[in-house]
Amino acid sequence: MNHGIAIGKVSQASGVKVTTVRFYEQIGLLAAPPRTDGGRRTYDRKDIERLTFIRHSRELGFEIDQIRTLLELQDRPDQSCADADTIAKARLVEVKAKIASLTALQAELERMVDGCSHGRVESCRVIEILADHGKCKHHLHDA
Amino acid sequence: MNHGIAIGKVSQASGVKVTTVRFYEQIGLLAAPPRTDGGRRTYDRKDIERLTFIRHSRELGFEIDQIRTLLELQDRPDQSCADADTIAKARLVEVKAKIASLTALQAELERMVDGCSHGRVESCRVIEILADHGKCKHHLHDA
DNA sequence: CGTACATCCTCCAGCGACTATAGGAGCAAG
DNA sequence: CTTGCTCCTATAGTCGCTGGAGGATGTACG
Repeated sequence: MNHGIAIGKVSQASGVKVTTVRFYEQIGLLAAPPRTDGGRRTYDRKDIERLTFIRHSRELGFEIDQIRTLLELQDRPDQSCADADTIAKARLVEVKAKIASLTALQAELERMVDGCSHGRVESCRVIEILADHGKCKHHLHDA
Repeated sequence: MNHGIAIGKVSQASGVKVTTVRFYEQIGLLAAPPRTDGGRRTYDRKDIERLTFIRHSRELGFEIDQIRTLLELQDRPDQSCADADTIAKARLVEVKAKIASLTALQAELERMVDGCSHGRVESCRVIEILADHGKCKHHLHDA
């Protein structure tokens, strides 16, 4: 009887795919767990928590390196959380910028689509705007 | 006297990096231009236009394969622009979804940052929310 | 106990859209 | 003629996974 949790179970419980769990181990985001005699990885509840933390952080758009820092912070509860705050704030700034950029994008796409008279390419507003950036109202950054 | 435009010039004129211009040639997005005796690529005004079209399309978030289609359409002005319209509309739907997702994200990040009392990690709202997805108000999809 | 089947293992290649590096060769100005 | 910029090819790396091949292990059932 083995008390360890199999990789498939932690995957299900955490919402991180099996292959991705192994990938995280490979890049050192998750410690290599003990193995069964047959060589299978055996996890515990802590690992599920850690993976859930990672998945949620990824959903919030944090990069792996940032998550590495956040995980280190989580491991030292007595430390100041200034770093976590800084990382989250930086991400918030990014997200706001992205929303602004995408909103400009949306406006331009709508202009393109609305302007299209569904005729020939010759007079297509979509192609026209793509060809001539000068027809853009907004200056777009990376979207 | 050589009438061709050097890669550096088309790069500047179109806003596409030199390495990226060569990359586009490699993947067949841009035709291989004639060369000088010394083996250097020589472009013309049409190429600058094409690259500008590509860059603008990329800024609008279109994928390379979609741009391939859009470029083909541009080359045949007598055709219907229904395809261009479809591609642009699909992109618009994507952009709208992304904005919605990022807005939810923004709300959650703000909740994290606002809740942080700048004390120890132990009681840090940022770490707390990352660890426990149940504390999220919104269900986030890929952001 | 045998066997079928699910799950797991490692290794390696690929995705998209570039970007960067090494190690040269071309070319124009001073 | 030499300096220094631009250009060339070829290859490997980026990020965060994802997929497949080909085999081993674990388990449930008869």
